[in-house]
Amino acid sequence: MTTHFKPSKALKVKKEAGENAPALSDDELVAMSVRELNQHLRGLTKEDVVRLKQRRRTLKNRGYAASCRIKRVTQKEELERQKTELQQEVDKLARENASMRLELDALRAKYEALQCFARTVARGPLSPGKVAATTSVITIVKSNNHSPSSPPFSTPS
Amino acid sequence: MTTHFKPSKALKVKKEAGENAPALSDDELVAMSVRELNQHLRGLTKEDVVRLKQRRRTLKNRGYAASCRIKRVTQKEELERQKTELQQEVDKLARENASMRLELDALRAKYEALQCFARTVARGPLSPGKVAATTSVITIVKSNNHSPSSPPFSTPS
DNA sequence: ATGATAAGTCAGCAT
DNA sequence: ATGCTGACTTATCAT
Repeated sequence: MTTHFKPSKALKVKKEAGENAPALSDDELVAMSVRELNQHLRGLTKEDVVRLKQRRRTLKNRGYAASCRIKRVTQKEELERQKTELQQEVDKLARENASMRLELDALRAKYEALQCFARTVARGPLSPGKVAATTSVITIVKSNNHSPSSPPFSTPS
Repeated sequence: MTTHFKPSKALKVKKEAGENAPALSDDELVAMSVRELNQHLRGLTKEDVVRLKQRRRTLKNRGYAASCRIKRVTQKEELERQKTELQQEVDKLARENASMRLELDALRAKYEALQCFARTVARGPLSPGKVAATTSVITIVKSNNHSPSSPPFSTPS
């Protein structure tokens, strides 16, 4: 045993009650290793030993309880974060979905129109009167010339 | 001999049978209205009155704590439920998205094919070969009878 | 007064 | 022994 008495500034204050309990602070006690603790336990009553150990256990428990609460809060926040994330993904997919649906509808219409035109051309290119029996066709031609019978599709080559 | 000031017994139904308390159970005491309580308070020491009221308050608090815990787990479950729900929606939208993308690609291909076909037909029979290369066409067809996935004239595949 | 909740204590479980 | 967590108590705040 070393004569290492932990010469702190508290030397002037002595335990006049006959007990030489070194007045361990909570922080010290809870951070102490078992080996350190045993050193502080020397020369103490069995009762005091038990009491000190119990105090240490209680302090430890206090910390465990705090960790437990922090963990609970953290997990809850994590859940909410994931929820927000998923909601954003839902929104994004829904937007993509809607725009694709529009595109699909537009392309379908274009396709139908082209199909109609192809029919008329294939069937009889010289009979424009029977183009639309039950179909109404609106054709917007955007070009720089004005040919009266220009085919309604481009040839981008 | 450790004197038990604190008769705390967790995890068990506390039965703090008093000495002169005339068999007032916890359940009774906690469910009692203030008026009923005052009746039971007649003929009791001031100390006993305070003690009984304090016991009631403690019992109430026990219930509040329980509600608090239940609420906590309920909210957590609710969060997880919503999370699952959102995840399912994401999956559903993603599937719709993928299938629509396929459909779009297929239709684009069909459109391209039909366009090729239409060009040959239009160019062949009339065949002035004078389709303007600078003309762009937008065709909008409004029709109410179009068979779903009707094959184009000659589905080139 | 009643209700809710954070912090602390204890019991009991698991490692 | 250590760490975690449910239940309980207490202190504190809000209504």
